[in-house]
Amino acid sequence: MKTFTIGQVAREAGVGVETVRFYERQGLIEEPSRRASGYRQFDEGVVDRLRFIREAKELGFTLNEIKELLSLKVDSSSSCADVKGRAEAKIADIEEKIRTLQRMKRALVKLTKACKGDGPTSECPILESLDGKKKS
Amino acid sequence: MKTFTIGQVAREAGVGVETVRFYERQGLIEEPSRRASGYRQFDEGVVDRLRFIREAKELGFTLNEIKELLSLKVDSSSSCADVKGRAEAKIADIEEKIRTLQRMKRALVKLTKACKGDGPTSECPILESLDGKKKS
DNA sequence: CTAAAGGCCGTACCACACTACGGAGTCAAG
DNA sequence: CTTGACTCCGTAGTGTGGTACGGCCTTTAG
Repeated sequence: MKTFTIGQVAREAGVGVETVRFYERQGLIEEPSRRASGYRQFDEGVVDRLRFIREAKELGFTLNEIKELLSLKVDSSSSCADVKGRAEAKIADIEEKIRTLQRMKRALVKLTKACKGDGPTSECPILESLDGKKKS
Repeated sequence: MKTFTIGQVAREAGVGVETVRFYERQGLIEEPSRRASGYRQFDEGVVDRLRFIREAKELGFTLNEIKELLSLKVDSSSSCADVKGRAEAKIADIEEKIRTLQRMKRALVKLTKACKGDGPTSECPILESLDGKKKS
């Protein structure tokens, strides 16, 4: 089975080599096997995992939250019901994030809709709506 | 028109007093007017703006990105078309975030669907799907 | 009038998530 | 067999986004 060096997985996943080492220390990826020389040998799955971590981070999950998300996959010391419950909590978190993003998007869309695209900003009808507006 | 002290806006928006001062230094909120005593007087809009900042942060926008988002609202030195273009770019960013969250959610839902909710994790059919899977 | 609560400021400190460095060993192309 | 890119490790430093502190002044409720 094909294996990868740390540099290869890092490049594939779009993160730095030092970041991979860091995630290993933090327990976000499992400790890889080593060659006789001490070089890490990763298998393919690590690339997917690193990508997942990167994406989740961009969505505002902390590394600890990501660890929890990932633990849903591998934790074999707890009951299925427990895992299911935690997964459902994560789903609720995610749905909340989606709703908030959709609100932000609606505000921005409304803003561009109202904007004819010419003239100076001072005449642009954009200038309301962005910050929240409790009622809308 | 009613005004608010720093403590009041902070409480309303769900952030700390020091955070409000920090955002002021960073230019995320405008410098408020002052009473004779030097106390800040905020008007209502600041509460909405602080809430917007908090939410955007939870979604993984950096303070700089949030500043850009907010600048769409007040920048009067550029053309309406320019503002519109920037707003559209932000919408695309947001849509990408939503898509990624929906992928994560689908993976988690699939995971809970497959899970009957009893038995040990080792028999739980959950154990695939979370990290990415290029094809799916 | 007097406390207690709140506000002022500058500065220092904190956690998180990297990122860089240096000195040494390893690997692979030519 | 050399040479240049890559890897090893530990430790130190960085940027972001706050949070705390301390000494002093202001406001407000009783």
